[in-house]
Amino acid sequence: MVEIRHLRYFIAVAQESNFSRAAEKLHISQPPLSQQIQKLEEDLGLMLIERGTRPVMLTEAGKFFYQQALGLVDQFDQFIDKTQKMARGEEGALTIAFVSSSTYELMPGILRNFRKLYPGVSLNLIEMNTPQQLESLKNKQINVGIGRPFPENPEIESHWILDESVVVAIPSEHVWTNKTSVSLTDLKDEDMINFYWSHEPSFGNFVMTTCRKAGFEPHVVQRTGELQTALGLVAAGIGVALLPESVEHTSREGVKYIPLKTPSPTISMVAAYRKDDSSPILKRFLDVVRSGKY
Amino acid sequence: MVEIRHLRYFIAVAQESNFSRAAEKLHISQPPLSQQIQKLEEDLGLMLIERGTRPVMLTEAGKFFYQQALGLVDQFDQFIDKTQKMARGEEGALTIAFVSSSTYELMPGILRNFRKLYPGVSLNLIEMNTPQQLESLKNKQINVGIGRPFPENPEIESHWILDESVVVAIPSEHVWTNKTSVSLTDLKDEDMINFYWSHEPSFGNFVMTTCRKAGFEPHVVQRTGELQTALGLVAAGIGVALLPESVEHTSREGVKYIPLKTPSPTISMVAAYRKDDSSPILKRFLDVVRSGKY
DNA sequence: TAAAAATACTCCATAGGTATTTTAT
DNA sequence: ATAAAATACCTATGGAGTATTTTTA
Repeated sequence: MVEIRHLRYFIAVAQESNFSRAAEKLHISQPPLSQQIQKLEEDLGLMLIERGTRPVMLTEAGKFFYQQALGLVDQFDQFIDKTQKMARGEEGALTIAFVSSSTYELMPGILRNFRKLYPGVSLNLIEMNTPQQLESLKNKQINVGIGRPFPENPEIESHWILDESVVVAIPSEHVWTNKTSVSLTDLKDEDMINFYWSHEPSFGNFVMTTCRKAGFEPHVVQRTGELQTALGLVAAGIGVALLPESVEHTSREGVKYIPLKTPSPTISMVAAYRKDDSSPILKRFLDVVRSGKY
Repeated sequence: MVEIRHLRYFIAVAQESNFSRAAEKLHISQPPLSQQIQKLEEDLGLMLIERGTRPVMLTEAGKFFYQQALGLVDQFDQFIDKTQKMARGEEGALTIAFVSSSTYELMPGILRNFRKLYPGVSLNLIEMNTPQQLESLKNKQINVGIGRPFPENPEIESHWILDESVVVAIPSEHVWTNKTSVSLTDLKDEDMINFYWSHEPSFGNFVMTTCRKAGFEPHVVQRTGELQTALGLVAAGIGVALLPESVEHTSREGVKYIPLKTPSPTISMVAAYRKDDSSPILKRFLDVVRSGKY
């Protein structure tokens, strides 16, 4: 049976036009090389090399065989290499969804680290809130979602990334405008802006439970789906909002951020993925997420 | 080292989802198959098959490997097959030149036989007189020429195909019109049409030497380069012409063919080719020419 | 005559076989 | 309990090595 080895040997002989030099190049001795070429010719049932001439010449069939064999061996090697790269997660594609609040520091940091380690992987990035991420994971439209914690789910696994503290966003003309910090209980008489559960269930819920734990029922005057809209409502003086501290990276006209007195409550960011997704690229991505400080 | 064998084995396992059945299909026993797959995985440094499940499942890398391996093995086998076909002359191309007088029976016969045996070979056919054929052979524009004999040439070999007798073409109103045959010597008082040596040296020469051997100098009133033109001149009553009998296949208004009394002189048809042309297709073509009766 | 390919033989690595155990339904 | 894969062990084909003998330029 003809094997890749025979093609490699023949290519070496064809390139060197000399069995001895070819054998050296292949790190074998000359006699076995002669034998393997003879075996190849026998298996094919035809002569590839013009015998009784020096230097070695190829027959017509030999020339054709050489041309084709070159390409085939190259394809073979690339195929092996690509399989290994794929398995190591160094090649392929990954579709990542992320919530807007991760765009300031977290996503850039993760992407920078991942790109450095795996430049061969092409990344598709889509902004999505957490419920949409869960849906898209189930539909296999994304491989991983960077978002807020969510209830236990049989199909979806999640991996903790970081805890961030919350800050209070107030209108610039608010009486607290010169305070360096406020405590949670100070919020009990304030008009508050919160989120639709359908859009930001985790954060919306966080605001409610945090206030209740502090001993009061928040006075929610307006709900919104988007973080940027919430900031707009604050700027308009509609009320104050509890927001993850990462929003501080957007300074907005008419809005001031005031930290909460320690110990500030925190809200997590997680990476969510399908339990049955065995893609090695996903594993490499989670490794990066796990190893980094964000 | 990964060999084609490993790919074949893996493909069988992937297709059967079962080592035992795959081994049977490969005509080996099950344990060596398990071992070869293990060796393959070890060489690649990755798992292709999900262990501890039945039926056997492929890993992500395994699925990729399977897809690619299928194509590669297929290419490999086709490549071997094509090399063998090429070497046997069953595939490739052949350029054939032929003189017009071969178009009635000889060429159709040869082509029919060759096409039947080697349907994979594409044939390029060009009509050419014998001197042009020799020139084109030297320029490697054609592989073989079907034409008349020519003087010894260091580069060109030729192979006898057939001898054909000659007939006399006369105008319909000629006094011989009711004769069933004429003898060569009857031509000594006739106006004769012959060929330019530049176009048909062999046949032109044949006419001259044949007449001289019969004991007279032919009275040539007109020369031409083409057989069809010669027939036109005969029809116009300019003279009579000695022509190869194959022209009888074209019946022409105003022309009658009268055979020569036996023993009729004959003129050969040959296949000419370059001595250094080692193309196996040419060899197969010459085999066909040699074996046929035309 | 000198360099290179082909033989002759020896060795051993490994593909493949048989018998058996382990494992997953 | 049963069928299938893995393991253990053996055999033998054949790939590769060394020594030597043809070749041909």
